[in-house]
Amino acid sequence: MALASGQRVRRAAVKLFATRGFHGTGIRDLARAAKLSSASLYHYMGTKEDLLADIMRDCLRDLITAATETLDGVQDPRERVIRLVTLHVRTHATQPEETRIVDNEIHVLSPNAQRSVIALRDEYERLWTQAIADGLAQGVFRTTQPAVTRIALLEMCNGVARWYSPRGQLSLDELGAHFAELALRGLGACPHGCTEGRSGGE
Amino acid sequence: MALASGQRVRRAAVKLFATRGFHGTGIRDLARAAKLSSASLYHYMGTKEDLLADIMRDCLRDLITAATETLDGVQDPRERVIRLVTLHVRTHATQPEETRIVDNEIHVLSPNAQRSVIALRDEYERLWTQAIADGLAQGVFRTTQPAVTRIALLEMCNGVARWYSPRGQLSLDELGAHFAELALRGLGACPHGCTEGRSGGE
Amino acid sequence: MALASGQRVRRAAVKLFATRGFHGTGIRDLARAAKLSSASLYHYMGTKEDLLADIMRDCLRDLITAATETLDGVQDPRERVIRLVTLHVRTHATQPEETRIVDNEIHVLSPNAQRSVIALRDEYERLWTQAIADGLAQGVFRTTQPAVTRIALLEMCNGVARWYSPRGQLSLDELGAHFAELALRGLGACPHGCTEGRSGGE
Amino acid sequence: MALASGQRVRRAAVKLFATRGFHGTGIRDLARAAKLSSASLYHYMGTKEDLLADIMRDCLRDLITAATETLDGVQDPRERVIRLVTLHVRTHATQPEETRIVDNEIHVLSPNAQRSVIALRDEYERLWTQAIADGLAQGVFRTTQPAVTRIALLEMCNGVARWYSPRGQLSLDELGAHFAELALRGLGACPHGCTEGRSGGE
DNA sequence: CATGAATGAGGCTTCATTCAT
DNA sequence: AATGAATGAAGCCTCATTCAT
Repeated sequence: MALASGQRVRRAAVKLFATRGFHGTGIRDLARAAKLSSASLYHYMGTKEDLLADIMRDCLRDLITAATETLDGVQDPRERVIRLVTLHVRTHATQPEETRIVDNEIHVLSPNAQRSVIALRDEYERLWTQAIADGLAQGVFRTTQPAVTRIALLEMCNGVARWYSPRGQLSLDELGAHFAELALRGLGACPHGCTEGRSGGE
Repeated sequence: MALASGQRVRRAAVKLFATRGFHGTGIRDLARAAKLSSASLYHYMGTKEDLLADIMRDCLRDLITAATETLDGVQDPRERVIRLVTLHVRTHATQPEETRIVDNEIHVLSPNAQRSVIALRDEYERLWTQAIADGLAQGVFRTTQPAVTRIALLEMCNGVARWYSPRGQLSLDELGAHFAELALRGLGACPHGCTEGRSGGE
Repeated sequence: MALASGQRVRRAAVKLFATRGFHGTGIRDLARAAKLSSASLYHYMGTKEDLLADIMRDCLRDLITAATETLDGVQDPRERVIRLVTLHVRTHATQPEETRIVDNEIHVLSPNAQRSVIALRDEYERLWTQAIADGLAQGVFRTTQPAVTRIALLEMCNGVARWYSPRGQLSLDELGAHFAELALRGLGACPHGCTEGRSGGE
Repeated sequence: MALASGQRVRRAAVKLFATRGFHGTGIRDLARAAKLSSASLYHYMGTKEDLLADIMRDCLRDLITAATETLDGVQDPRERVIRLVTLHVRTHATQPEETRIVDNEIHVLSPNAQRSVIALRDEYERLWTQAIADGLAQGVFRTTQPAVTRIALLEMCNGVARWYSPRGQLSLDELGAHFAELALRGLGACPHGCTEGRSGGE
């Protein structure tokens, strides 16, 4: 069965918003890509901005759900950072369009929509903040600038959506592992259990 | 003395392109911000796209010039990375608008303009590539993914333009130092001179 | 029992055409007010214009019927004018929406529909013309401009639909009586039987 | 010299808004009538609604100015009513388009614009209210419903804009005189100086 | 009886740009 | 150096209507 029209609109929007930007994407471009008349678009969306905000919120909600699941029951802060980075990088590598939209187009939203998106983003980043804080409290991480480091690492990982290609030499697993290592290094955590002899290691 | 009109156009464009994006900035917005009529803008620019490309190229040329100067005569790869990161971060912190334009709006340029900008960007990044390659060759850096690491670090540093505020707690020097340390860690170079006994350290 | 859908469409159209005008009322507005989908509207009407014309014609036909009834057997021109004015005013006061539509939206009809509505309006106004002519012929009215006076009085009475509120101080009977008096005065007929002793009067 | 573009826009708007209504007039219709592209219209107006509101306000301001002038120094309430009616009728006869717009399209304005127009209309109608009140106080008029009568007379006079033709049999002076007489009759003022012997007549 | 899907045409407004002055 | 006037194209969105289900 052919893809439903509503799905086609969403796909087209994701692709175009990601490649040309929100303001660079016209309603006619969307219609053409979705194989609908521009009038018909409006059966499947509110305004163009609503469509954008929906894409962003869905993407962030999925990310939060996946992060919550992957962290479930994991105590060690290093492992939590590893899992967060791995998920984050994997998501940005496999869904570069959605994530680029979230990362680049927040500022075009009107205040209300922006608030709702930022709330989700903050909810997600709190998982990072908490893992880092725990690691510092446990002496597993060493950095004098946890906040700056967190945001630096996030930006680094976000960048994946801008350059990673599945046709490159790096597999998704290798990519995730490498970034996890970069993150741990940045946080001052020796990957080989540098806290042995302290509280018993992991 | 009042700022010359041409300067006002440039300043307005930098601010608006950075905050609203190229497609989100209208010629009327530019005119209003430059305190000119929209017709008068065209005494100081070619097309809107020309204005964008000029901003990008100037920014990149300045960066290349500054990088070349700061690297002049410096042999040690660690020091070169430190200086590159410091300059890069400082530039992104003090000129966040110009750098964000370079980082975000390349895709709106027409092929020709895009080529000229990308050529400059590549020229600049070669300085990073070379420093890292030298460090690896000298055994000063340890990473299995130099290319990925380079781009990851660049993205991390680019991010500074998106969040750094001079009104925050971090001074420009502290910011640069912290990022330099993150970079060295990411490249596997112990900050305290891990190659002591080799070539004498820094 | 719930109001039938067809009735709801008619009521919605009357209300919306009267308050927003024909061109100011969208098919979606009608659908929403009638609690139907816009497609379903078309089970109960022809085009939007047909709906408008039907409302107008029904309103005028009702008015003609009522006027004919109330004039039945009445000979005295003053009494006929009184009854016409009273009915006209009462109709405009109790059905301000329908009458405003008739008075304001004739010009949006296409030529054919317009003709049919104007024919009914003319048929109705002939009752006024005739009463006034008879009054003049009998010396009961005195005016040098019967045609102008007729139309002036009609406009005056039409206005009732624009301002009368049942929540005001004036009852419907008082309203009718006052306008009847205004009409008789305008026609030069003393309300208290000024022609007694002439041709017998009433 | 050809009519300036701005003037042409105004004229076109007056004609079209009056004959087709605001919602029945498209921006393209305006452009065609003004011999401009639809984009060029926007050099001479704000929004379409601004154009409408400007027309209304100008019309009402002119009317207020003229009414104030014509009443200047006139004490007798009958004479004031005569002058108000004459001016009102003459204005509606000679500028039927502007006045019809004022009378018919107020409801399409957004709340703010509507307020400003209604304020002017009220300012004008106060002149009527005052004249009638003075006449009642002086015993020159006799009516139990001054407010209703005022609005009835106004509606009657407004109607002139809907039907009067300069090509008809009635001159402007005759028209004004006839309506003035209708108004005085409606207010219960004998035209021949019914208050002789009271305060010395007019 | 009712509607979701669909659309060509058009709604109002702004776009970037040019040119005569 | 500066701008008012002008515009074709395009911006986002809604219009009234049809039709298969």
